[in-house]
Amino acid sequence: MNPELSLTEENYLKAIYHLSEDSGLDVSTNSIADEMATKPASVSDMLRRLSKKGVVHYQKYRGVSITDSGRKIALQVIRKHRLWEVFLVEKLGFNWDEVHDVAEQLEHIKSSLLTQRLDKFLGHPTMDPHGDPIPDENGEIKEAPQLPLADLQPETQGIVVKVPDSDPSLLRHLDKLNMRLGSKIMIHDKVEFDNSVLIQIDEHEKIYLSGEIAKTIMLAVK
Amino acid sequence: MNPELSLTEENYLKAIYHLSEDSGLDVSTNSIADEMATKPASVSDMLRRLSKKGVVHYQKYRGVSITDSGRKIALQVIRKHRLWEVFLVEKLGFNWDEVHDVAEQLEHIKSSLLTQRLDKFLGHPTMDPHGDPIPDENGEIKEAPQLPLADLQPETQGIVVKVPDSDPSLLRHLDKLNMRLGSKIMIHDKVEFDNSVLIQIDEHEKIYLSGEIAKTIMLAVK
DNA sequence: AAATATCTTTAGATATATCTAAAAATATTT
DNA sequence: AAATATTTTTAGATATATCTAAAGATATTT
Repeated sequence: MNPELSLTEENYLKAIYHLSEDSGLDVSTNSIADEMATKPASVSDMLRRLSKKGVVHYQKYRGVSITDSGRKIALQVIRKHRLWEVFLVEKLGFNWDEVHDVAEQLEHIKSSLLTQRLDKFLGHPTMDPHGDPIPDENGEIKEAPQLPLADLQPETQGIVVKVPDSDPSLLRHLDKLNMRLGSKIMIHDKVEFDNSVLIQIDEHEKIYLSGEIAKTIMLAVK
Repeated sequence: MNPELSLTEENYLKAIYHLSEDSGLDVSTNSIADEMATKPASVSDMLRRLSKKGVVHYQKYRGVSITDSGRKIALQVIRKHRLWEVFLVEKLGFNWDEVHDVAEQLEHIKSSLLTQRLDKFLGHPTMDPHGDPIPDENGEIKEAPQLPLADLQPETQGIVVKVPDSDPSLLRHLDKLNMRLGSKIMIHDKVEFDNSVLIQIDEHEKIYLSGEIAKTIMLAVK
């Protein structure tokens, strides 16, 4: 069976998971200390403990990697975090940038029944309000396909996961339209003549967006 | 402003609140130790701390009472506990005997926005699934007049508004008898010998209920 | 009011989770 | 490969939250 982890241990494990996902390499003590806003000495202590519990593979001075058992636990925590984010945004009307701190607390609630029921209540979502995938009960992640807004068919929807970061004037324009990372976009119509699209951004008014811009906006779909 | 309390401190404060509500007197170290399933020595330590934070009034060897500031905090925790219970039962389809442990965790989530939004989402409920009143944002409680089933006279009737929320085996038993919040109870007879009562629950068969259980069931009487 | 019983506190331990400062190991530069 | 820099660990402190055992205070009984 998986070991019981304290809240702190869960947070360390999550940090190690994210860092090794990003780099693909063993994770250093210092990088964990940065991520956790703590000191390397504290990290060393914790790594010995996590290693004893079998959730990480740790060699002194050589860095740390996550074990299968550890990955499973980390993914369960991430699953709960993202399910709660969906709940906060979809059901309680939070903005997507207000949910993180609350979800950081809710993700540690221990009740597999709760997670199961919450998942069902939310309609088994596969994506959180930032477009990140929600691992299933077994820790499987199905990465949502990302497409340019321009390629989506009418009556489908997606979440903005990438906008070109090179053009300040475009960013200002998008901001004025209330389109930002995490915005939920519903495509209502495509205009053949100029490839512009009729879209609704979150709960705002429908607007037309030029095909030129629509080509640069990446959406995570389903 | 109210002091920040740790999860443990919140739980002690809640226990002290409940104990002093029940007895009306100053609360003893031993009774808190029982309630918290810990040792009196630990309670003494905690009382000094809570006192220093101004949430209880404490005199060595003389027991403890809750201050206005402490009561406010306790009532906020109780408010959150009961709102979450409503959520679990009404929205996630939990049985009312499955919610206590999860609500014990959820009640400590710190976000006044969350509490506000949850309250609104649930339609501003005034009672939890066990019939206990939900304090409002200001800690006001509106209590309905209640009597133990055991105290009612034969040929009178009432509505179940409260059952103890701490004993899952009792809750399961009552559920099997079809007795739940809102059930209409008619008292047909009282047996002097053992204080058991002959009752009819809604439109079900008449049954005998032990005096022990009858003492714990609170009814709203016309 | 003395003896006894009960309740409460204090003192001293243990375990967690952190820190700083110093030591040790590893990596980089010259 | 020696010197230097960086990273990591260890050792020793501090604060919380608990415990047991012993001492002290209060309450009850005779």
